[in-house]
Amino acid sequence: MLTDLKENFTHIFEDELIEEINQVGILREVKEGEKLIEIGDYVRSMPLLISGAIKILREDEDGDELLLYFLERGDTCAMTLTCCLGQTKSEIRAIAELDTTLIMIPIQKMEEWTGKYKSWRNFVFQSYHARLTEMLETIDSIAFYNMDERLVKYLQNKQKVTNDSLINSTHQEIAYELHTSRVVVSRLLKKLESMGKIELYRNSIKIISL
Amino acid sequence: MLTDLKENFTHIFEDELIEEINQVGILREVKEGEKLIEIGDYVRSMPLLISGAIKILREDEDGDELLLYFLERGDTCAMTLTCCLGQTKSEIRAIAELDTTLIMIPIQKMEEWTGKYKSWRNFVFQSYHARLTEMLETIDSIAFYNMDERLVKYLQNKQKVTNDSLINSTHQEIAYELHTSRVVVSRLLKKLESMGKIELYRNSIKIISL
DNA sequence: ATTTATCTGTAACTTTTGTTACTGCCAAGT
DNA sequence: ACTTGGCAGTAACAAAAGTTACAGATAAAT
Repeated sequence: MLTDLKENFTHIFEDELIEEINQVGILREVKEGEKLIEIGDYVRSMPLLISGAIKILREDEDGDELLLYFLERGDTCAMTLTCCLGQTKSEIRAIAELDTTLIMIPIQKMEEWTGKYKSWRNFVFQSYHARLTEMLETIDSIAFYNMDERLVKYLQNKQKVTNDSLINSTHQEIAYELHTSRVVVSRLLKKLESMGKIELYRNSIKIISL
Repeated sequence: MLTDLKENFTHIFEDELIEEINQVGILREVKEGEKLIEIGDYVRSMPLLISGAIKILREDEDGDELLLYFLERGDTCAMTLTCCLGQTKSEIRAIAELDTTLIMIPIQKMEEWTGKYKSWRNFVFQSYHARLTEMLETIDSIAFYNMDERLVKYLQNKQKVTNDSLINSTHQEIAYELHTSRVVVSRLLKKLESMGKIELYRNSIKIISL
């Protein structure tokens, strides 16, 4: 774990903090598709992402989903931060988008380190900022763009996160994450294909140029 | 100013911190409609809201607006926090919704206090949490609800913030903040009126029961 | 009092998105 | 080989939201 830590966080945290994380952190590996947090869960530890990616989803009372953003290497979950401190329930669902490695930090340490280490404070604030920014982008997408543009953004984002121009999703899955219907997704994907921007296969989409 | 401070923050901050705020904070009064922050501005101080309300708006490249949330008594601007620390530009616009009083804190103090005062840290984290939660509610509204429901939420919210069941807005102004067109707002308001939930006047709307 | 600008109401229409229904297709499992 | 279930394509339609246009009402300005 120490190696992972140093590789990913040595430029961010001072040695002493790295050592502390190494002491108390618990390494956790999750498989693609595995659920990390469910809406309503109490959160007891804070994840540092070493590798892989986690998707963060919001849900309404009917069970309809919406993809908010992805967490990647070096990220932490801002929601978790405040849930820990405020003892509130999770507002979101977190699912591994890829096989993912994380270090779990007990929440008591969070408070302690925030007083003790400037680098930790900066990290926490930067995380908040990054997440707020991503939330704003999500809001921009749903408020200012039509579904065709949102779909393109979605595909681009997915390609970036998975680092793979072949996206292994069904139209139905995409529809869930964009909170629309399968028929709409199929329709718009077909249009993108006819423009030569993607190629459609069963269970997967190849991105040519978006 | 000390009186204001004690009235609003004495349960949150320890005496020593109240004293420090009193030393370095600058009292500022803004009139309804006055702009506090524009998108792209660099932010050099952090506001503590004593009274009144501030609306936070997002804008797309075409200049279309969207109301994100209101800041009220006891709140601070989470965006500002990270903008200060990260030296980044503002992503949002802030306009006084009512006549408002705030205390402006120089950003250097922020970093200092975060290390020094636990109560300050908690306040900052709680602010982040509150703002993230409000952003989630905004996302819920635009992603999961139709315009008629969003309009009702908007009116309810406005009533709560201004503490007045008479809303002094034109249909056009509401349309801007919900990012839709005036005709749509007029249409839906008329429907609400015919249901007996509101009464429509020129430049104002009276809320009966929503 | 008359003009002017702004606000609201409404009709008619277009576009976008969502829904229903049915088809053929492919792949896994028997 | 054949059945079965999930996936994708498409048409036809419905609903929601956005657009254009215009008329009447009201308030402000001259």
